[in-house]
Amino acid sequence: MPELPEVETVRRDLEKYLIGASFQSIKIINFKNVAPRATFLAKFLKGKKIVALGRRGKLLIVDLSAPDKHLLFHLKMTGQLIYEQSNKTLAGGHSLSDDSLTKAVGGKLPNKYTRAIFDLDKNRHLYFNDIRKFGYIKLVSNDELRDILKNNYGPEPMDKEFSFDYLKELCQKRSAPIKAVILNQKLIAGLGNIYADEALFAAKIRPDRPAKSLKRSELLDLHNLIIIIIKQAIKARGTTFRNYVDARGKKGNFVNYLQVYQRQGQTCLVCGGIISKIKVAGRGTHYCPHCQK
DNA sequence: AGTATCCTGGAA
DNA sequence: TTCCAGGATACT
Repeated sequence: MPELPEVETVRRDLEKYLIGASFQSIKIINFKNVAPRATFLAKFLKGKKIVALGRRGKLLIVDLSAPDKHLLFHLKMTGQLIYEQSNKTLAGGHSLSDDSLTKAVGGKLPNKYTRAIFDLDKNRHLYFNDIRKFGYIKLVSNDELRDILKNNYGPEPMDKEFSFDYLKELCQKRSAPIKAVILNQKLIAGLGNIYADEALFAAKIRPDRPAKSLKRSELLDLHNLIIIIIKQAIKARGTTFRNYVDARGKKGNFVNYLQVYQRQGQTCLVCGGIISKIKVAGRGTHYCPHCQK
């Protein structure tokens, strides 16, 4: 599931290929989570350029050459944003092929899960794929974007504002499970189910502990490890457990470093005990009963 | 604070 | 055939 490290990987990839690209035409296919409606969006985007790619939590923000307009992408559970340049015969007769790069997504694009196609200049194409159609595409003004960010996104792990004191204050008065607290995007932006479980394992804290029950030393560890794990995951280009791929259709490598996520029934890599799976905050939750107290 | 909802595919 | 995956929101 695309969380902060996955969206950041896509953002960095797209930044390499799409800065300065201008929209030619767009197609929306059997997909409702688009605002404004597809025909208006297509007309608006035509000729506009991509000037910057930003991110807040799991939200990808495309700044456009139109003043006061941003195109937002949220991948939710199964969204993918894949860049491709069409095969093109060069002056010398050589053929430019992207086949090796499209193989990771299982063949040619668009595919049956392609919900939007953005055709850009220089034979560049951006495909928005989403099996479950939970993701969304939204064109917003400066004011709308400011409100969205202000109302829904707390500081993210690498921000200065995500200090130890901030985390301590969040937890002090909450009886909700610590996992629910660190998953709440309004409190900390960017963690999802994978990195929440991994951070709590690394900090040796049971996910169902009431947040207010955490000791200072545990909060210190959790604060440090959230930051460290998110950084490591970005370095590894994210985690591909099911559907996530980067902007070139390739898988993330952090799956090789997972300690507990989806490892229920397997042996703990630290103590050799058996990893458990329970439900916390409505999510499948993986932890080691021996290591995590 | 917990639960239903949006969807679909894959596993049990 | 039913359950599960879990991001975010709308409910209760």
